[in-house]
Amino acid sequence: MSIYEFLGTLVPFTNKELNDIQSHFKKETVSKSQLLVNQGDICKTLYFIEQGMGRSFYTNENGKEITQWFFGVGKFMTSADSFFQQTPSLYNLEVLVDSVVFSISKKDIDQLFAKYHKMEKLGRLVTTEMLTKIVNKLNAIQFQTAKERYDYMLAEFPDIVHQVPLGHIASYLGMTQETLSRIRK
Amino acid sequence: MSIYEFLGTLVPFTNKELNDIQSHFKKETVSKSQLLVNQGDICKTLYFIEQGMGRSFYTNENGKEITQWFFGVGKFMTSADSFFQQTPSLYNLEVLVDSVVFSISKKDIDQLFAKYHKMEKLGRLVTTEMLTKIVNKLNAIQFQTAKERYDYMLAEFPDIVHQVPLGHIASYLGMTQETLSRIRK
DNA sequence: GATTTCCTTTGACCTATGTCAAAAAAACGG
DNA sequence: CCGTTTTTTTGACATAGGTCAAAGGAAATC
Repeated sequence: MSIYEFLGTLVPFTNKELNDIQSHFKKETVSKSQLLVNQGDICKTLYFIEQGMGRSFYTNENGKEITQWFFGVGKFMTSADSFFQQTPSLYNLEVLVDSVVFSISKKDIDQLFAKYHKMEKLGRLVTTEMLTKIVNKLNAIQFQTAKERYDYMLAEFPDIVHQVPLGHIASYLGMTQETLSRIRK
Repeated sequence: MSIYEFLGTLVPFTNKELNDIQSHFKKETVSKSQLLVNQGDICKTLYFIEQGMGRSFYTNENGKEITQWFFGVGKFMTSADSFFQQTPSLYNLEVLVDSVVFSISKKDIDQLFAKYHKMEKLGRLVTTEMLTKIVNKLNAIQFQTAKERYDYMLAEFPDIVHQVPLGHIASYLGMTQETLSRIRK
């Protein structure tokens, strides 16, 4: 799904508006394992995934990588609070397979928010959707057994779950790789 | 903090705009233990807490109440996805002490979003802030010990933590009341 | 296609936290 | 105040899931 198509599905932009908005996004090809943002840096770019997938993760005190979120096709990928508040990111952003993304700077998207009321609305809707999804994950993590959490994962990220290393999924679900391996049997 | 003051802190509304916006909010006094929304109902109203505090919670299969969030002074209280998507709420909204709130209907706030670009922006900013806070909770729940989770609670809700029953906090933090009681010693 | 590196599974054992039950303390209502 | 209800603490025991270690598989690299 291209950014052009995506924008139109949420808010009824005119073609002229769409063309203007789209012109601020830059198409980029990024290869597997590339980091788009490093933990500690201020996230200056928002990415829209046209093809591929990514994750956000951080490295904890014991040097273990903890996956925080997965980003699939047709989603915006960023370290949300770092990007919107311009504070150091708690997470790395990593591309998990060779991908095609559209990128836009904080400055440009703020200009678009200011220029188009509809764009501001789109921002609000996208943020609301993200909020809902995080609440879902929270409920899964907080009150469900390891088995149920894996079921949540299958429902939320059906296309991603079989394409990434087990360890990434395990840490995303707040359990060890060994436990997840046992559950899957 | 009144809704009037609050609105001005995030976005530079003119006095005329503020008066118009404020006129759509209705001041209400609600008493302790009152439910503003029932699990399963569609949440039609957004509340701003001027005085007091509340929580969202649900009753699980075993009849146990699980607190999902606390709402303090100067915050919007609602079942976010129920309100914004007009779907049945997973949660009850309960006022924990006698409180003063400002309420606004979905219809009215949507009109304000449509009428004022700045209001739409405010909606986006408030949603983004909520998103950030939920991510913080998620990190606490997912990867911290019971002790650390209580520390997170003290940091995030310093004014609430000593005013509500232990059981509410325990379920919010994803642990049992007994565990929390032992931690506090 | 052999070698190295990465990923997944398995086993044995351990620990933080849950469960159940009951006592103690605090808050509430008449 | 006194009795009732609600909330908190404490104890004994159970268990889901963690930790550590090692062996298989798979897949990338030369």
